[in-house]
Amino acid sequence: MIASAPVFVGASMRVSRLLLVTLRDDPAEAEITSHKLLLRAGYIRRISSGIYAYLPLLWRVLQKISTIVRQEMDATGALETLLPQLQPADLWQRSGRWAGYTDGEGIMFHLTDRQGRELGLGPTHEEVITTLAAELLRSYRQLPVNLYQIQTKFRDEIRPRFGLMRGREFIMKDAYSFHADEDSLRQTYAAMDQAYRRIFQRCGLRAVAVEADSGAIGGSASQEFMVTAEAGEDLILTSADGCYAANQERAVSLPPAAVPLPGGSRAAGAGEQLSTPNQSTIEQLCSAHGFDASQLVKVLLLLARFADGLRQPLLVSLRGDQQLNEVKLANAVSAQLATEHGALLSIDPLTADLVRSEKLPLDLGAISFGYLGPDLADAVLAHDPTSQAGAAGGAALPGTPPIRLVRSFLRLADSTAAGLEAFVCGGNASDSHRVGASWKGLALRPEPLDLRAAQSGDRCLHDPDQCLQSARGIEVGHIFQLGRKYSEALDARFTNESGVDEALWMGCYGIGVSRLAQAAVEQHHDRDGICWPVAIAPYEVIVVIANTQETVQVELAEALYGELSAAGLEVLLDDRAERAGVKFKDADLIGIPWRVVVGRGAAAGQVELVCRAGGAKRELDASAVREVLELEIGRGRMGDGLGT
RNA sequence: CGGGGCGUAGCGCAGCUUGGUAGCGCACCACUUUGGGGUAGUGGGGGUCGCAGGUUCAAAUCCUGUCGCUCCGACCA
Repeated sequence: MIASAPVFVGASMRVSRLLLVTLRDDPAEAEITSHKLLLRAGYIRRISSGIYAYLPLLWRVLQKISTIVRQEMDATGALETLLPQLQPADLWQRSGRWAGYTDGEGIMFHLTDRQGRELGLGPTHEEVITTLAAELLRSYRQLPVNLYQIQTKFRDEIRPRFGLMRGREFIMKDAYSFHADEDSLRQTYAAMDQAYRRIFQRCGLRAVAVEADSGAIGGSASQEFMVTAEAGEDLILTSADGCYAANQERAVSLPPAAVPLPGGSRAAGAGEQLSTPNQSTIEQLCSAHGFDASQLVKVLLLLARFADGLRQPLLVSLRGDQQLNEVKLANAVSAQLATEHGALLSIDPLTADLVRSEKLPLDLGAISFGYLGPDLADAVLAHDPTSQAGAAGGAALPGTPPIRLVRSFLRLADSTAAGLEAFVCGGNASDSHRVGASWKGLALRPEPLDLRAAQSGDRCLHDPDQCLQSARGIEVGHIFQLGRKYSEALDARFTNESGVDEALWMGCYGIGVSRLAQAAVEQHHDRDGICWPVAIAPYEVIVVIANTQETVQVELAEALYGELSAAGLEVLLDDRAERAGVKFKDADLIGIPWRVVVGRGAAAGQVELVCRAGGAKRELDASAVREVLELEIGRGRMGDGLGT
């Protein structure tokens, strides 16, 4: 481990001057515990949806997290910088992301200045940094370089949620590395992986690194860091031996073996008709005819929307006992069509509602939902209810490309379905299924793809004796190997050893600083309030005067306050003329790791020392307090557990 | 954007069905009381009932519109 200076924000404080406003009731706006506690304990106030004021206590927490992040980044040789938040549209137009980030459901806040120039408020900084890199990086001799900043990001989230967890304005550490070759990128990526593990460990968080989908940002390898907590928005799957961990979006596993269909294929693989009135679900079919779900092929009808206006109907086959992984599907569809038709905008079930809202020239009347087979004919897409004189497409909104509907299916099959010798599937007509169908008999040759969602309980690929376990996680960090996507788009090139110009290799590495603060609360609290890990607590110790009318107590507490502060500890002195109970409740709520109670024993020089996490108490002589706390807090500052 | 819920004092809520001069708890201020786990009492301050329009002698309450917030699905640190 790299030796780091202790995190110290400094400045001790009297609670009477702290602007501490705590609430007794849970505010109605909060849903999850960490959000309620941050509001009740006076750490944050909501200003607007997804926009929060960080009150003085939280600001100290954020500064401490930032300090840890900064120390660990600096230790890897990364350079801190600060990039503009206001970014010109043309930068984003050059990378091709302006339209996607501002139109429709775009996530970027944007505006026009008084000269009529368009600007965006940075949701991320790939464009700015890559432009800078293009200007500054000329030679392989300057590489590699890793630049980072800790700054407010702006994202017009579709649905802000859970306080700081998903805000529209939030603090993020983002780093971008530049390399002469892929190997150098891999080295920095690995260094970031290690730095991230140290950061979360030093913050006192239980975090797990998982394989991740690289999503819209693109690139090859990517890994997320998850703080495990019930309130997490992501599902992560891990093996008990710790060798495998992945976001469910990405996770792979061995599917359970299928139960062979008795009788195998029938009618030369065309299947025998079975009357199945009102049995349009897997459950109904299985219970009515004694099938196992793994003997069925279910077929999903979906529509993919592309940026160039293309609308591609999809017919996806899955084994009946499996669930679709939409991220894998989107990746598979993109891989086939995105180079030609631009970004994949969405994949939705192809329903009457969608036909109406998308104004598709399509009549779904010929399709028997609930009874689809993988061989559903393209002819069902032929009927155009709006066609007069061969009109080809629906009405386009001004400024968007005209909609072009493909009248044939893109047929995709998960390997579990494609691998079945004989199966039950829909008859492509109401109230009928086919038993003993085979791919050959249906005249289909599906390419086996991985489209299924791995589940808790599935066997692992790396060791079939291990099963996947699930947990919920909060994504606090994400590292990517971007490759050359942005450098090529923005023409960021350098001269290599052979004197030839080539595009820079890039990586990017994010940590949600404000999200991390709330994730810490989600992971470290009890019935009475927050239990901050020492390393990120706003103050390390709180000296409570049980009764401010007792001069002996006041004097001893003041003396301790001075001594502990002078010793370099961050101390709160609760000098309020409140009853002891009120001050204990507040101390528990705001979650200061150590509490020194100066009360009845003061006359004899005795005080009580209480550890917030766990509540362990001990009586000791006031003269011994400093030494004990220096030891305990010194350990806690380095991320050694919770300071217990 | 689709679908539910909610806007009344700083916070949590009642009042609305059945229109008639705006209430409760917490918090805040003063005094008294209490003084090791949100003490008790007395008195006090604070609200254009989200906003706009309409119905009515009269609207927090009924009608229309609008804005905001929040929860369930697609985005991501």
